[in-house]
Amino acid sequence: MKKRVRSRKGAHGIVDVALRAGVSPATVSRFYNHPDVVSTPTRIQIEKAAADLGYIRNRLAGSLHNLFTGTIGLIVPTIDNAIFAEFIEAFASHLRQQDRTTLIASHGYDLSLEVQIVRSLLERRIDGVVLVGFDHDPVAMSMLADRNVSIISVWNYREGENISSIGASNTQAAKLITGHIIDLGHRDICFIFPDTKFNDRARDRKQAALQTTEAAGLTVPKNRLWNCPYDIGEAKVLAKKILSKDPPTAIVCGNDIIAHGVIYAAQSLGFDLPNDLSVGGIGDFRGSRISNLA
Amino acid sequence: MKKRVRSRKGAHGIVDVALRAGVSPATVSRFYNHPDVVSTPTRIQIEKAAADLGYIRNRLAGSLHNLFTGTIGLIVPTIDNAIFAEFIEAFASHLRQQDRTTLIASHGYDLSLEVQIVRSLLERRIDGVVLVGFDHDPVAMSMLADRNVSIISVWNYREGENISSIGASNTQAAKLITGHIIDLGHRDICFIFPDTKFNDRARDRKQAALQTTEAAGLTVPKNRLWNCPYDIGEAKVLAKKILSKDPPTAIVCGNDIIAHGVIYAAQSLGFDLPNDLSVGGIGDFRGSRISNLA
DNA sequence: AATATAATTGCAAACGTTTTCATTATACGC
DNA sequence: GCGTATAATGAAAACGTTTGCAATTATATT
Repeated sequence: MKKRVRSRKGAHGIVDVALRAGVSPATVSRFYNHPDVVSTPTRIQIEKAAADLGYIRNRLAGSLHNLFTGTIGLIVPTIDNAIFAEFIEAFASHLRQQDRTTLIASHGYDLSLEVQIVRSLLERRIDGVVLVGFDHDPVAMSMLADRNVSIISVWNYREGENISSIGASNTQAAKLITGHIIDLGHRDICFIFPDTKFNDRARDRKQAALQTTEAAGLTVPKNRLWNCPYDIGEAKVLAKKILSKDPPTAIVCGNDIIAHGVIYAAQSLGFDLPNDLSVGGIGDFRGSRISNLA
Repeated sequence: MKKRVRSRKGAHGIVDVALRAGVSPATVSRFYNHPDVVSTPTRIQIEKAAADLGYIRNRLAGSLHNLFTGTIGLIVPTIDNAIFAEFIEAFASHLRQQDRTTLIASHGYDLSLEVQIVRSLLERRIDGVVLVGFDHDPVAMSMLADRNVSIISVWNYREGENISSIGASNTQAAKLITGHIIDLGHRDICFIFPDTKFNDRARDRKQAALQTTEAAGLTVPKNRLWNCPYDIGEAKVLAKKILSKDPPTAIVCGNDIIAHGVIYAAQSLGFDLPNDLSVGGIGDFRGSRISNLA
């Protein structure tokens, strides 16, 4: 015996506007969706009527009819991460300028949540979805494919992937930084990378870094390869441990956040950067620029 | 003469599920919305039918009927900001666990966009909206009020505000840190705050900091009060300028990002923190912990 | 001036659900 | 067993739009 929780009082619909403008609802609808086909006088009538009534159209109702919601889903591992936040901000604000909205969801690197997230987005009938990287739950992917939802992957590039993507090659990036470090003459290089499970970007980077090193005739002993979460603080702690006894001459980090932590650690231990130690990262997010030591 | 862009092939509706389960659509609807009223045998039938068909319900259609979308709008100044990102992540992920979704929008501290944003959210018939602080476009606010949309303000607290809010008193925070600095014996204190236009949090902080200082019998000369954007890099540049000639003994910053920049500047100029200089900030976001100098 | 063509508009049938009301089947108290 | 309360279901009318089709009006062409 529940009552309507939110009253509809004062909420005018398209027919109210039509009535007030002296036209049919169809024409009002066209005014919004195909403004070019309605004549100038009627356009003015409708504009005025809508303004008078404070009409706000109901996209839900429209979407029901034409399967277009103007909403794009964005699934990221986490929002709380400098580099993703930068991206999300740019993405959402561009979309808003196109009169679209962004439905953001994060799974905290737990791919098992992807199915649940995708379902939730699909229930809201998103027009398309943007995913980070290539590692995804196959069930979630086929749910999207089955429903003809456009998919774009960002943040990585690989030849021959069968999903549309926009991104740089993480393999290439790792190859470049590692090659550069080696070219500088370093022979005792330490590698710190995040967990690569469910994270093709990190995996590509790590793999390429190690391959490049080996291709240069160097080997990477156990104590020169570490795992570290995406967190400046934890990276700092780990780096202090590494640097305080038997420090390498260079450290290649899987991302700039880890590199940041390493730099903090080195500084607090009194290292003179970059003379005592070379630190390389991958990412180039806005905060990286700041960390120069000048 | 446009054709449907997205085909509906293979997209089963509630009636398909009903047909397959041998019940009426009404019962299937109840299965989802009031599971307790449908009998166990039917429940099982429906579960199976829905799974077989890969049915994903259309919340848009439902919302059309019962004015409840399960979507909450979140309007923030910017996503790309450590402290907001932390909040958004937590907020969105909690909401997801409640089977709700978050529609995020940002205006980059340009309140004139609020009307546009609110309209866009309202067109999607959000159930409620979360805003940051108390400074808002009055038109946008009344649009929300007119439509009975629940509003919550976060990030600030003031006695007697007529909008529901969850947050700490920025006034009190600034009073505390400033008082603490003064209690430490500092008499030459510099203040660096962000622009306070459209930003009641910053304004409350700045005002309270200055008031507290004056209440202690100190005056704040022109060259001890600076404005600085929310950006580590810019704060660093500014702080270097301040510290390189005639440095104060303490700097109170409007937020931890600025404080971060100040610390970098001090370090790069060879200051021994906290002996040569006390630096205070407000915010306590996750990154702040890291910046301790140990 | 008459016809052909183009530009506007209205009608009414969807779109996929939810919910009220009514109906039927089931359990309970005596 | 009988009346009554309870539980489970179905039929059908919304919810607020959009759009194909048809009708009307204005414009162009000869």
